[in-house]
Amino acid sequence: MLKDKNPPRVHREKSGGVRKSEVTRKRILDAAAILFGDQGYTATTLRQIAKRARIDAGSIYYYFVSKEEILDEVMEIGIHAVSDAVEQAVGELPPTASHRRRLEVAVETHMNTLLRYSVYTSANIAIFAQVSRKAQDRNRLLRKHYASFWNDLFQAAQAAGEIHASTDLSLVRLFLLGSVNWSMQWYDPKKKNSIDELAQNFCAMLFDGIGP
Amino acid sequence: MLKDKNPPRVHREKSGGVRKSEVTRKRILDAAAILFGDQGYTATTLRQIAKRARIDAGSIYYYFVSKEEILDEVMEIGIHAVSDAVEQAVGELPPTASHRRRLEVAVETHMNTLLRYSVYTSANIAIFAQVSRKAQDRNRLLRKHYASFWNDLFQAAQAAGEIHASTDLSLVRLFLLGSVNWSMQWYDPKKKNSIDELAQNFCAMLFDGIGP
DNA sequence: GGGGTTTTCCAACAATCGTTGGGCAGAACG
DNA sequence: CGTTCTGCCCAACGATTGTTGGAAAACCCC
Repeated sequence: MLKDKNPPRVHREKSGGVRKSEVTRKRILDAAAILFGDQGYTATTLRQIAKRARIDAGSIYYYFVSKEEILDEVMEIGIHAVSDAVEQAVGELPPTASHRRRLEVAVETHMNTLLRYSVYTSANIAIFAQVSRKAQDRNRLLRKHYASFWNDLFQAAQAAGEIHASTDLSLVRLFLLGSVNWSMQWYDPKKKNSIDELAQNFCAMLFDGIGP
Repeated sequence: MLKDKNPPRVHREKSGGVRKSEVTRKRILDAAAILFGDQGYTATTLRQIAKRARIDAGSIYYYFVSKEEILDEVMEIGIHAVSDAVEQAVGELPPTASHRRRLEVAVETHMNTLLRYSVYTSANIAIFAQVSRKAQDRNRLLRKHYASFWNDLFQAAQAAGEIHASTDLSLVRLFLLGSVNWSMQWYDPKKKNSIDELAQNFCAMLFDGIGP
């Protein structure tokens, strides 16, 4: 038996090598994330996950105690992926960068992570509303942290005068991130529509408006 | 046996009464729409639907040939509900109304239908991405018609000079309706946040922008 | 109240679900 | 070498799934 949070000491990765089990474990998570995002949680079968991970269905229980544990881990990785990517990208900007530019980079990175790089993030966004309340609660804290990061971005922009003073910032966040997350439903990677360009256009519409 | 598209002539609704079977049928659809929107399609059991409709699970097959037929009908009603409501509300506006006002009313009506009045519409929006490709295709034509209605609204506004000439209208539609549809994920009816006010704010942000 | 239609219940079906335990191969260790 | 631990397969479990057919109830009209 493989014990959780207590990986065997004896056989551990010597000379920087990666344990074989870690690789298989990641294959299972990758497969689950793709299938969850595609079909939803309940519609996805452990046997489908197993087939995609080139393993037997029963073997999954060597790594996870239940299907729901896979869900939890996929969702957690998903939020962390987009959260880490966005916070890092914004953090790497020079201090001279305008707040509007910071927000543009944040949107760019969020969309790229969602639509291109992380099947975990797209899975998280896609299935969150459909899993049990308990599974949602287990993810809600991480989401809150990410939301407050965005609120800080908006607040700084408003304090610097780059956003109109009377604007409701929470509403702006819901408005912008709503559009961004919804892009998952219609974005077609085959159409070479640049994601960065999309992000630019979204920000331009939001900041400058579409009126005359 | 109840024959499709060939309702019994003899016992038909005389004196304006509604056939009892029609009532039960609607109860089943109502229950299915609520559960589909709440848990997703595959997560919803025919026995759950039956219980909510106060009927036995097997009896559902007196009205529908399969679970997927329920899905199709729920999704179709969902699009029709929002499409009809929005088109009517906009149509009732005086010809003197500005195009911006027309769009505001469209957003208001769309959101009210989605968040308050039609469990079918919220079910459609919530589960569309998660059902089989075939089930999606069976709904895609109606969606296309609704999308083109919005495109017409935007185009008219642009032709009248109420939207900047260089604006990509398809992108505006995706941007705006994305936010609007995403509101389903965070809107809490218990918080007395007025939906009309929300719609107003969304439109204001989009038209006037949030910049200084 | 009898006769036919409409609606519903009930018990069961095969298939598939998440999950379990026994056991086998191979690497790691002494 | 033998022993131990790791990673995995395989066959099976009980529960639940969508679905079916037969029969009973409820309804309607004469």
